[in-house]
Amino acid sequence: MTRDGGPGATGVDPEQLWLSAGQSRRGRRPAFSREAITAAAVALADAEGLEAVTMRRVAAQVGAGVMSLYSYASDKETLLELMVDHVSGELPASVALSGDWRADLKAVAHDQRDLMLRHPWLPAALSTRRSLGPNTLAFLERALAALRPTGLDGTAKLEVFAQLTAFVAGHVAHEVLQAAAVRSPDRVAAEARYLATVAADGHHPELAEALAAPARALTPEATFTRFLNRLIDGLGTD
Amino acid sequence: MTRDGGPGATGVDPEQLWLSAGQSRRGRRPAFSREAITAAAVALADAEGLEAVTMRRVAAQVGAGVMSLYSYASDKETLLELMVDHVSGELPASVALSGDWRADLKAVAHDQRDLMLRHPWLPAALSTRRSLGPNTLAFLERALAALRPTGLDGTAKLEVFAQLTAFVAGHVAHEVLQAAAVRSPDRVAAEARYLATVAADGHHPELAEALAAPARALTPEATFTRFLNRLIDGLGTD
DNA sequence: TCTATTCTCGTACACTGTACGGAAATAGAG
DNA sequence: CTCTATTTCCGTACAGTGTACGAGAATAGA
Repeated sequence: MTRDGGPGATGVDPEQLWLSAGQSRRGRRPAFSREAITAAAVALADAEGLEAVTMRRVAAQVGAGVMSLYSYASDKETLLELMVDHVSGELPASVALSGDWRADLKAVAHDQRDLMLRHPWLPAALSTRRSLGPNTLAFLERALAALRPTGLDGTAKLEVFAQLTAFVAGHVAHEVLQAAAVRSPDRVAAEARYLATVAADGHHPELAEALAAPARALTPEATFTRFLNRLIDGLGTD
Repeated sequence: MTRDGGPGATGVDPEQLWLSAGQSRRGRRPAFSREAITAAAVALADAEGLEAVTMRRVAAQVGAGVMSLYSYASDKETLLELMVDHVSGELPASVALSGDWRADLKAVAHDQRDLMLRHPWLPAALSTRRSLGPNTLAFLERALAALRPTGLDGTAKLEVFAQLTAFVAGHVAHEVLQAAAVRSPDRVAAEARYLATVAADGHHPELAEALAAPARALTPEATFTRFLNRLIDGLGTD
């Protein structure tokens, strides 16, 4: 059951998740690892989408019984949080900062976008959850460092980071949706027919004109960069 | 099973959904209506989140047998799409435009945000789906009209609208998450303790400083407006 | 060797979306 | 009117979900 930001969504206790005691010498030796299980779940999500990540399929992937997973993640929600932090480990946590905070912040955003394109389920996962795991925090640390020259106070810096992440996630979610749609030409054709019908009804003149106008094919990358630049260049001008 | 933007996500055929033939005189007379069913689903999502929207609960709410719903929406995915367009009907589709396209566009974004705050499940629902229903298209029509003075070509206008929507959805998703977290003080305390622990480990100096800095309490509304203004004021400057 | 601890995982249960098919209701044809 | 085609209603059933429970296996220290 996927969480969705509705009332009652509380998340997982970060203390218990990320600060759990280290290895215990007593008892049966673990046959698997949190790392391996998380990686399997991520691979599944990458290949077939978030909905393919079921406890049974993850267990099968890893060669474990289903209930064994619960020794490593007390919850499916916890597993999802682990997945988010796991892929965040791909983000470059330490990169030389240029001192030009706008440029540095743009680099941060591009890194985030690249990550989300590699893991298209990430925007959806983030829209309901926010990780406070070590990898996420390491990346946050870098972003805060990039923002140091702005002289913003702590709250403002955290806010900028949150907004930036939300912006990137929103953009990539749309980009991914677009890309998925394009991969099924029947759908595209059906949608085009439908929109043409709507445009022809006379009640949508602007839409009709917009659809009629020639489409300069702009890469998603270029679109992203333009909007990102607009957002960031505007920062600190008030 | 919620869709999630992973590979294979194709969506629903808009022709079949929105252009289905009108009333058919033959056969048993419908006891319910698409409208009522959709409204019940929306009410459920508003009150308890998207995960509470199950076919059984919607049917119960409406006084129908579960399988009767499938006469009105061939799919749960279809029902979700209906929900999105349903609430989009709350958006003011026709409002006098000022001619100042930046101001008009900001108004559009504020309308979207208000809608999403009223229906906190909407950002998550949109991150995986995009509606082409009549209400959505009516609002799009207004946004395109607002963009007319820019002289942008059709593709660019559509892109701006998509980006703006993504931006708003991203912001509100974060805002809602924050608000939900605040409603459970134990979680907030646990998180604060956890972050303090991390900040004290010496590896997160920027985070430590950011957390130590005093928090100017800024309303979410103000934060949204600031970032929105930055984004929109930057448009058309290149 | 005994015991406490830890991990493994088969079984079971409540819940999900929905395929199937029979019963009920209606409109038009004869 | 009857007959038939069509549509809606919905009980039942089934495969699939997350996970509670608890019995067994493995290990470390006493």
